[in-house]
Amino acid sequence: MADRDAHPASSPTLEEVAAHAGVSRATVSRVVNDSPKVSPAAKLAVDRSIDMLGYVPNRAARSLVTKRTDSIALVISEPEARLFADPALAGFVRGIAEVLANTDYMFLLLTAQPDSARIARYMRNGHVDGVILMSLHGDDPLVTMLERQQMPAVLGGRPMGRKHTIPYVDADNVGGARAAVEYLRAKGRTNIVSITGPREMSAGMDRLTGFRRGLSKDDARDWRNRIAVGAFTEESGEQAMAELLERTPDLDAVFAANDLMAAGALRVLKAAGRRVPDDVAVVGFDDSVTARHTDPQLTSVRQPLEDLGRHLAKLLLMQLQSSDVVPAPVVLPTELVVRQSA
Amino acid sequence: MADRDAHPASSPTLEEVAAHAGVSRATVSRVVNDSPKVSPAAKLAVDRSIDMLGYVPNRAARSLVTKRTDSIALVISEPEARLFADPALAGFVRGIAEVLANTDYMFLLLTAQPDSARIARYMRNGHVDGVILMSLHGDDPLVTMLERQQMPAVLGGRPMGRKHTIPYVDADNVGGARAAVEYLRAKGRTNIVSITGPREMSAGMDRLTGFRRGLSKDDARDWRNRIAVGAFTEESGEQAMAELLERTPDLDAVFAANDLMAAGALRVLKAAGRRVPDDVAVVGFDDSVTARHTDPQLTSVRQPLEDLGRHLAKLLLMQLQSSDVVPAPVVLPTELVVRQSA
DNA sequence: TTGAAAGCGATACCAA
DNA sequence: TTGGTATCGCTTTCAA
Repeated sequence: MADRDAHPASSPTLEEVAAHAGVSRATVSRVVNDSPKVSPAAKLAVDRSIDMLGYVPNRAARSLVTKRTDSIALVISEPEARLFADPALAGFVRGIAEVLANTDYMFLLLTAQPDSARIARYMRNGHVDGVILMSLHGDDPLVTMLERQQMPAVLGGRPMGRKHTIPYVDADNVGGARAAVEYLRAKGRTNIVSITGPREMSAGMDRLTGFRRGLSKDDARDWRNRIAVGAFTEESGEQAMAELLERTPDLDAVFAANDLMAAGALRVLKAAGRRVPDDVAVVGFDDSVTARHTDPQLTSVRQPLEDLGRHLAKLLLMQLQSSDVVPAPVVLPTELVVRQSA
Repeated sequence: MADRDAHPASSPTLEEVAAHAGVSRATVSRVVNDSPKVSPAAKLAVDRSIDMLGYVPNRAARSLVTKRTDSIALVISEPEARLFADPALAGFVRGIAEVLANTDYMFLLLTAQPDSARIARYMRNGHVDGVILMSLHGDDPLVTMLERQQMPAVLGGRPMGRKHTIPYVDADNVGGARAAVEYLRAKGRTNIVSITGPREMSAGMDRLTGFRRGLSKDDARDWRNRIAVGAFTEESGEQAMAELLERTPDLDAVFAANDLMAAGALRVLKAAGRRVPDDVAVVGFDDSVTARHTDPQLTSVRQPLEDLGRHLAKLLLMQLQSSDVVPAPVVLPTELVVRQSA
C-alpha cells in the first residue's frame, strides 16, 4: 500500500520468530508465556530471536484467544468538566497507577457521567478484565451491572443503597469526622456547625454521621439546625458558610466535609470579618494540598489517599488472580492534622 | 470450567447474530460498520437481532484484522508519585477527556518515567492508534521513537532539543511571562527577580526568556543574577525564594514560573517578614486553583488549560482521520489575571 | 519436549 | 446487494 518504503516498522509475528529460531510457533508461544515445558536450548534460541527481531506479542490476537485483555478500567463517575477538580481524586489515581505500573495491566481512564450506558456496554463485552469505580453518586446502576456480570471490580468509597458484593475501599469517614468535632469541643468550642457533602454520596453522609456523633447530646438532637448541605466544591462551601452565618451568627467552629468547601468557608468568614481561628475555628477533611495553601493553613482530617488507591488496585488484582476470591472491604484510619485554622 | 452456571454473560458473536437474523456474517458486519451496500430490509432484520441479543462487537477480533485499536494513549512523563501533583495537568486531561468522550476512542493513561522502554515497546507494537505526550523533560527519546514509527502523536508543550515533525500545543509562555514582568514594571517595581522552571523543560525556559525580555535593558544584561532555578514544585519555590532573598535582599517583585512555586515563595516571604504586595509583589503562572487559595490571592498568568487539552485531542484526531495530514503547532495566548499579590 | 492444526471473532475480497 | 472464504496473530489441545 505504502509506495515509498514498505512497512517501516511493522512488528514481526510469532511465526517469523519461529522461522528465525528454527522451531515451531507453539514453542515460541511457550517461551513467551514461560511455560516450563521447553528445553533450555530451545528457550535460548527463541529468546535470542525475540530480541534480535524486537518481537512483541500482538495483544489483540492474544486477547482473542485468551479472553483476557490485560487492562483494567478506572471509571470516574463525574462529567469530564469536573474531572480531577478535587485534588483528592488525583491522590487515589496516583496510588492506583503506582501499583499497576508494576504489573502488565494497562490503565484505561473512563468518565461515566453523561453516558453511563456507553461505559456499561463497553465493559459488558469484556473489553477490560476488571474495573475500579470511583466517585459514586447515589445508587449507581453501573454497580449492579458489574455485579451481575460477575466482573471483577472494586469501589472507591462505600456505595450507597443496598448491600453489594463488590468490595470497596474507604477511609474511616465517620471516625475522622467525629474526631474533628471532638477536637473542637476539647478546644472549648461550643457552637459547632458543619458544611456537609452531598446527600447522595456516602462520604458526605458518613462524615455527617461522624459530626453528629461528635456533638454533645443536646447539640446532636438539634443537628439539623447545625448543618448546611454542600456539594464538595469550593463555591458550594462559600454558599453554605454564608447560610450558616446567617442562621447561626454566634457559631464558633465549623467542620467542613472536605478541604475545598473549607477553603470556600474561610473566604466567606474573612469577608464577614470573623477571625480564624480566634472567632471561628475551621476544620476540613482530606488534608489535600489545598489545606496547605489556605490562609490560615487548614486543620484537616487526613485520609491516606495514595494508600487507599494502592489498596484499591491490590484488591482488584487479587480478584483477577483467582476469580473466586471476594475480598472484604478495606477501611483505613484517618488522622487529624492540626494546623492553624483550629 | 465453571461448575454452577455456565457463561452467565458471554456476549453473542457476529455469527449468532447472523443466524438469528437469517443472513450471512458478512451482512451483519456491513450493518455494524454501517456500510451503504445493505438493503433496508436486511439492515432492519440485523438491527433487531443485534439488540435482541445484545450484541457488541469484540474489539480484539476487530482489531486483529483492521490493525486499529480505537484507543489513544496519554503518556505522562512523570513518575507515578508526581502524577497530577500539578493542578495544571488535571486541566489538560479534562480538556482531552472532553473531546475524546464524543468519539469512540478509549483513553489509556500511561506513566512513562521509571521505565520509558516499556511504554515504547507497548506503543511500537501498535497497541494504540495515537499518542498524546505530556510533561516532557529534556529531549525525550520517546519523541524520536514516535517519529520514526510514524505514529500519530501530539505533544503537550513545545519539545526541547532539535526540531521535530510532531505537532505540539502550547501556551504563549514567552509572551505571558513578558507581560507579567512588564506589568510589574508598570506598577513601579524596579528590582524584579524570577523563580524559573527546570532547565530541561521548555515551559521553564520559555518563561525565563519572557522574563528577560520584559526587563529593562540594564537588568536584562544582568539576568543571571536575578533568577533562582526551581523545579515547578512548591518546595523548590520555597528554596529558590530563600536563595533570592539572601542574594538580593532589596528585591521588590518576583515572577514565579508557576503557581505552585509562587505559593512556596509567598510562604517564605511571609516568614521573612516581607509584606505582599506592599514590600514585594508576586506573580505566578498557570492561574490554577492554587492561585485562588493563597493569601493574598495570586496574580497569575492564565493559560487556557482545558482549551489546550481540547486542541491536543483535536490535533490528534485530525491525524487519525487522514494519516498524511501534519498539523501545525498551536500556540494559545495567555492573559494576566490580576489579584492581590501584585 | 515438540509440532501440526484447530479455533478465537471479526473484516474484506471475490464471485455470484 | 449478498454470501463464501481467506486471513489477522496467537493459544492450546492432541499426537508424536
